[in-house]
Amino acid sequence: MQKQLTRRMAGEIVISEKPGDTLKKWRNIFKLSQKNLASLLNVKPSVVCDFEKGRRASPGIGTVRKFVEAMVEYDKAQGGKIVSSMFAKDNNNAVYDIREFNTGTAIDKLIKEIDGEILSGNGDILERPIYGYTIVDSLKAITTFNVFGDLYGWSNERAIFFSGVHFGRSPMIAIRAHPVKPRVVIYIKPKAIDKLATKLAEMERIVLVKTELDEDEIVRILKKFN
Amino acid sequence: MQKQLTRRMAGEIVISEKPGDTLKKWRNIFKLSQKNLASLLNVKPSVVCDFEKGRRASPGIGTVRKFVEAMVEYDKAQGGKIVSSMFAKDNNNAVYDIREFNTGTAIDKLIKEIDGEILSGNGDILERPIYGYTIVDSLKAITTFNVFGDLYGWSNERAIFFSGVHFGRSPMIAIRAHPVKPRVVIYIKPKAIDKLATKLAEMERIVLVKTELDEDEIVRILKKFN
DNA sequence: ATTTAAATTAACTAATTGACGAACTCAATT
DNA sequence: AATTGAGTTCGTCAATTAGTTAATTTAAAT
Repeated sequence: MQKQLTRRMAGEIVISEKPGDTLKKWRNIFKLSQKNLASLLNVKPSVVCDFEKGRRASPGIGTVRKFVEAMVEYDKAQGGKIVSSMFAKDNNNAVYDIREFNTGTAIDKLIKEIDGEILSGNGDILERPIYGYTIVDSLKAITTFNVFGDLYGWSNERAIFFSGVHFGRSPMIAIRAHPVKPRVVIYIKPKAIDKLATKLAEMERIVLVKTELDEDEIVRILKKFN
Repeated sequence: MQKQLTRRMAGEIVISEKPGDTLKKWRNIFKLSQKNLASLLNVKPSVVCDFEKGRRASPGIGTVRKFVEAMVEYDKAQGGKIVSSMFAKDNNNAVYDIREFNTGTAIDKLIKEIDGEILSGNGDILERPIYGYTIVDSLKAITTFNVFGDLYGWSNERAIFFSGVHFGRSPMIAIRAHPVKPRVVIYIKPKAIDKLATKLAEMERIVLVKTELDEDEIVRILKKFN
């Protein structure tokens, strides 16, 4: 995870129009002064400045490496806040905020606080307490529903293969949600088949299949079709 | 997309234990001889060799940039095969293969070909033709269903906020699919509310709410709760 | 309006790079 | 056995970098 970030930083710096500016950008991200950074590197601040100002047209990769690694290590020593926040945005992407309350809060109270409008639900349900909340970016969380936009080629009379299936529930749910349906759904080496999957398949009148062949084999076999 | 790759390459080279080896690795990926690469760069082959062999401990980033960009541009001139193959695995991630048949193929024939076992569906449905197939990695395609595993903190008596909502259909479908239900679902600035969303909310007896506040404001407000 | 910290610039030196070309190794062809 | 092609090694040298110190400018805070 650290190496990943250092690579990214280094790559950005090297390819940047103005490597110095990019270096500076990162230094700022790590909330270091030139002096701080310089002392981490055992050099004088003017050195840092020279690089940032591009007085050296083509600094050596050793220099870049030192700079970048120093910043990341420094952060690590401070608890790794920056590095992990960097990754919170890359990996965990979909979750914007997640928190627990220590005591229950009535739903309607919360709704009022955030100036919410109720579209569905009423009566004493609204007085029930909740104990936390999560904010996710559904575009990203459900982003892969967009994949389903790309899932259907020219014809939607088609088969869809799913690899990496755990219970087979999610893929069928997704299909159920999507307005366009395939004719066949094939699970590649599913770990299990939840009965909800077959139930949904029946409901949607979709042929549900599993195979123990792997992707490569299937591709090879299907090459024969025309 | 090209810049992304050059950055990645550069980053890898800079951070590598043996930048020369990494450089060589990439040259091989692009199927270039030292001579070829050298001529792209208007230098003599020995120069390339010196770098690959690590004769210079810390070559300048200008050199690295030139090398990397030359390779990528060369590939681009050849049709960009390497670059795009590089991305097929990184971006498009979820889609393993997608293809159209030119003529319809009966479902059962295809099933037999791939040694599939039918879990649901029978009769003449199986004789219907299909015209193509798509293979997706559902773990990644539906990866964000996994987010729903992380969505519920210690208590599932909670509110879930969704930002970036288009029609509000997908989030509710996902919730419907998940065995654990929140009490409240709040859409942040939804573009629209599909009636399927409210219908599902009713079915699940979930309070569905929308708000026009944005995430930051909500976070700020909810900080007050304890 | 002063003071202070941070950043920039300049002048200088030792070490290193970027490039060349010639000689060399090592497999494959022919 | 001779030839080709790809890659390696190395001496050489002008150009550039990595670093220092010291002076100067800019930006924030008192």
